[in-house]
Amino acid sequence: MSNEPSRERILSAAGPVFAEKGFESATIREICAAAEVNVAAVNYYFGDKQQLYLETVRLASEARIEQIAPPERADSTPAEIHLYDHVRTMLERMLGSEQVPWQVKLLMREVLQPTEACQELVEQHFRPRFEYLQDLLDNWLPPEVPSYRRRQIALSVVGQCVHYRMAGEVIDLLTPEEDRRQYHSLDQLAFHITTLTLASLQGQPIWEVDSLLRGMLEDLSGVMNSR
Amino acid sequence: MSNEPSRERILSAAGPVFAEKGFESATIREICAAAEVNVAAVNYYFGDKQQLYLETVRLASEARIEQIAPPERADSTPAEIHLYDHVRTMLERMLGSEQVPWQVKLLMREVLQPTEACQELVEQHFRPRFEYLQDLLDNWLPPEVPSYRRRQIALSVVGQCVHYRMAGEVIDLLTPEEDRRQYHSLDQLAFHITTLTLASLQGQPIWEVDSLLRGMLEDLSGVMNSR
DNA sequence: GTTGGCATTAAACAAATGTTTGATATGATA
DNA sequence: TATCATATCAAACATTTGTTTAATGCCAAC
Repeated sequence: MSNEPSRERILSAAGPVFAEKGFESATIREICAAAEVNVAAVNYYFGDKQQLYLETVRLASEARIEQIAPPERADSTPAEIHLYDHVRTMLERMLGSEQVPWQVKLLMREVLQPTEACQELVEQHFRPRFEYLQDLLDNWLPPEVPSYRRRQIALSVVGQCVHYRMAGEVIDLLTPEEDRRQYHSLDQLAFHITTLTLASLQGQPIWEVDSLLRGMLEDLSGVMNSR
Repeated sequence: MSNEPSRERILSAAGPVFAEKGFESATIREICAAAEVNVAAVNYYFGDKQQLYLETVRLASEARIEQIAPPERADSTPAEIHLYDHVRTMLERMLGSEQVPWQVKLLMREVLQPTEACQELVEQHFRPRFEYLQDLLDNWLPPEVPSYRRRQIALSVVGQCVHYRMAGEVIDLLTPEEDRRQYHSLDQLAFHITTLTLASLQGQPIWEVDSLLRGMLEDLSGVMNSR
């Protein structure tokens, strides 16, 4: 760590601090202390605090996407599984790992209260994945369904996922400890959101879609276990 | 306004400032300038900055709930309409009015990054409404559906609603200007979320639930217009 | 060995912050 | 009128903030 060049050390240290406290409340002195560099180093390498922040946000999204990739699938894999994969990957990027990674906290801040860094974020990362999700949904939507409706359904899927991150602490307060441990694993949450979506598209009540999707997942032997 | 007593003037001024900048970045001097009182007034009436913040959050939730109440309905009103009402009220509280009211911004901050004020918020406001929503869903859920599932479905409904507030600015970037004006009214969003939920519960594809719910809403003559 | 450019440092700077102080004004009560 | 608690005020206080400065260390090139 401490043999990295100063510039990189600053970036590594800035991420968690900005994520935890936000742009305003994070202090250059705290960042520099964590990076074990002089307070003047930030201005020397990045010009000012804001430039450092922009650079940090850019790195955050790329890092998180590289950390967690969707599983590879054979071409014959049913669309239901692809939807499940997409939902699960989204959830894993936001909820994965024991404590919330700083990258996610930083991105959530940008979503809630965008700064200059947000537009780049949307075009480079959010929009491509959002359009992929809409294409996925076409597997169940008849062609006469208008495109705005297609987008709304995709937003519903994303919204359900994001909710567990954005409102995570409130959800925890609303959910009994016991249920949280048992039913809030990544797989379980992805399963619920996928079945609810499929049910609304296929015309089967959600509790009947359960066995259908569960069967498909079990056919992909070891997929559920290997996680 | 300016003939209100100082304490109230401070509270009125503090709300928007805390909402816009957050606890840390909001300054006592800015609040006092807006309230047209001396900087020492905050410490005189509230002790310190944090006490003022707590008091502000308490008032915010109550104010917003009083501002927007769900419509009164006859006992004979079908459950579908009650679900629609609930979803629409939730959306209106979060999205209603031209620009986002400061109360909502403040509450969203608490949800995302809870402070001391959050627990009170959950118990007094979120939990009761969340349990009402779960009871509503029982109208379509067979008794053998376990309670954790019932809660997950309720979370899905809430998540879809909250998404339009939390990620509002990103959604705007992802939605063509034209579609936003045409399809992102409160009624349209509530309609979409309600139909998607009903579809997943009733075993009809979402685009077929459309006419069913639309018919019910039109039967309540003038309900759609009077908004 | 000397030069010259880059990296790092401690110290200082000006501005802004939450809070405190002590004086002054106000208005009811006796 | 005199008294007293409350309310308001300008000023000052001690910290903390982002940023700048000027000196020093380093190390390869000549």
